[in-house]
Amino acid sequence: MAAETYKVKDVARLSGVTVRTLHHYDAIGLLCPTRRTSAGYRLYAQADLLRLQQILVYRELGLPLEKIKMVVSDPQFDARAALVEQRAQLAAKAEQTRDMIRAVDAALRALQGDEDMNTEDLFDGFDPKKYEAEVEQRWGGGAEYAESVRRTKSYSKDDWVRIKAETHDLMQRIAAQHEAGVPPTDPVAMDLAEEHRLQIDRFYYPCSHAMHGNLGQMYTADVRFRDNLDEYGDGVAAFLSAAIEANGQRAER
Amino acid sequence: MAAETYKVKDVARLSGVTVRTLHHYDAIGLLCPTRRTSAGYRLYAQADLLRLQQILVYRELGLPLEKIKMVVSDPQFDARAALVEQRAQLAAKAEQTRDMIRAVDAALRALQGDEDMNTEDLFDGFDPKKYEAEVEQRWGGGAEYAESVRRTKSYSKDDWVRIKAETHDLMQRIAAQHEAGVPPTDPVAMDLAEEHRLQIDRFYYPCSHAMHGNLGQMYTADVRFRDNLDEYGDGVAAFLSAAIEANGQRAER
DNA sequence: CTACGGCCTCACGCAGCGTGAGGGTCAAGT
DNA sequence: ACTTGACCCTCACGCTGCGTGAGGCCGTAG
Repeated sequence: MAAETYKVKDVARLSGVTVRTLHHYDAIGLLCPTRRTSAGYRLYAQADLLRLQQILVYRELGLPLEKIKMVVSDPQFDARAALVEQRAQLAAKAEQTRDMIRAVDAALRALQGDEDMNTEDLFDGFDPKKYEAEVEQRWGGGAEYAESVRRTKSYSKDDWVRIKAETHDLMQRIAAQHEAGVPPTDPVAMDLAEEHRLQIDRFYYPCSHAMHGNLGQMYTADVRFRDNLDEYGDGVAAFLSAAIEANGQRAER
Repeated sequence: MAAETYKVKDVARLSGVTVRTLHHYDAIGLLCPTRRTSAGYRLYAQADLLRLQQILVYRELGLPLEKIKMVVSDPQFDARAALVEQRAQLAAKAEQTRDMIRAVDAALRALQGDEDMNTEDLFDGFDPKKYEAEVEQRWGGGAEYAESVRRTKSYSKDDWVRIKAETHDLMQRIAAQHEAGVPPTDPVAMDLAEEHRLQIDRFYYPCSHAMHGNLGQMYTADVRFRDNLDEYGDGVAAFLSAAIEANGQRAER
């Protein structure tokens, strides 16, 4: 029963961690070898290996090293509580990741759902994530923003198809008025603008006239928005933008 | 239509990000305000806000800032490919997290599953994650280790119940021999040790005699292992350890 | 005696900001 | 004209868990 000792590389090979990791664990006081040679070489004993095993177990569970240190150093420490907490954190993380995956899927659907859109079309007016960003700007990322995110997140694939269809329908009616030469200040145009506002309000987030106005400005200011809307006809973006403004002014009186 | 500009705090309020974040985005060239006052104040234009929106959209999707920079800077950039890649990464991350949650659950079950175990019992001989750490040490964390992890991960709740029962049964038979005064070098004891080895081999990972010997050493060396086994009776840990060694030597001949 | 492999100690790097420290700027109030 | 305050600026370290050299000593085989 010799008191066997191991040098860093031995321990590394045996445990599967890197030498650097052992150095690190030593540096942060998580696993300090019981002895050192006169030359400063780390010498790990069996007990150290056992401690390392425990550490690795907890590391697999995703506990931060600081917590691991507490758990393995103090037998009195409530490991169960630590694990329960860890479980909760992991669950939260898992949910976050799921949400992000759904969001990416939505974005991808928006990208390639209709025919062959290309890069720029990510800023397609139908992609909800875009609107979320809008909402963020208008709302300052408060509680209302969270609500909006919740709302759009709850939409199913079918919901999106319906929303897309309704939006498309409205845009076509708007384009028709524009093509017919109706001025954006005409009540008919203003009504359509109002319908547009309410549509956003229903599908995406509470949309005041002020908010709607900002949106309208962007429709003409940014080439990506504009080009996208102008798919419905040249000048449709500007027409809608003007109608939105007129509608907003009408509402003020 | 004044060319409105915003100062950092305005943008922060509107977009929901912090001022620090805007500084950061400026520093890394992700979002540099179009203008600065003579005093060095950042002045953001509408176009900057739009760019910020896009950035935030992609950030929500979890893309690293560097990628976001490429996507929003270069309209030619393949956003779809970036998103597909991102989706894959997220999926991998999600799976990882799920695995960790399962592992934590397994550990918790081991902790409180049987009656009222306390802290130290995390090193209960039945918790698979413990053995994974063992395995890691023996195998140097190679391909075999990965296989073992895969194997234990595939066990269902029922599987664990069964495994636990079988293990418990064997331990009781071992304890019975010990109590009957049978020496660990007795063929009966050695046979039980061999059964013990094969059980590990079946349930957890390929367990050679050498590996088994190491395990046996730990059963007596570490108080947590020992106490756990000694639940079956005083000296059971030492008995099993000795039997394992004897069995190993018998196998060598 | 000289390689050559193994060990050591710094110390920067990464991702995305949080959080002060220390110090100008600007519009309002006295 | 001067002083608040509210904002703005630029460093620059901190956090997580090591990876990855750089530069240099130790130990053993040839």
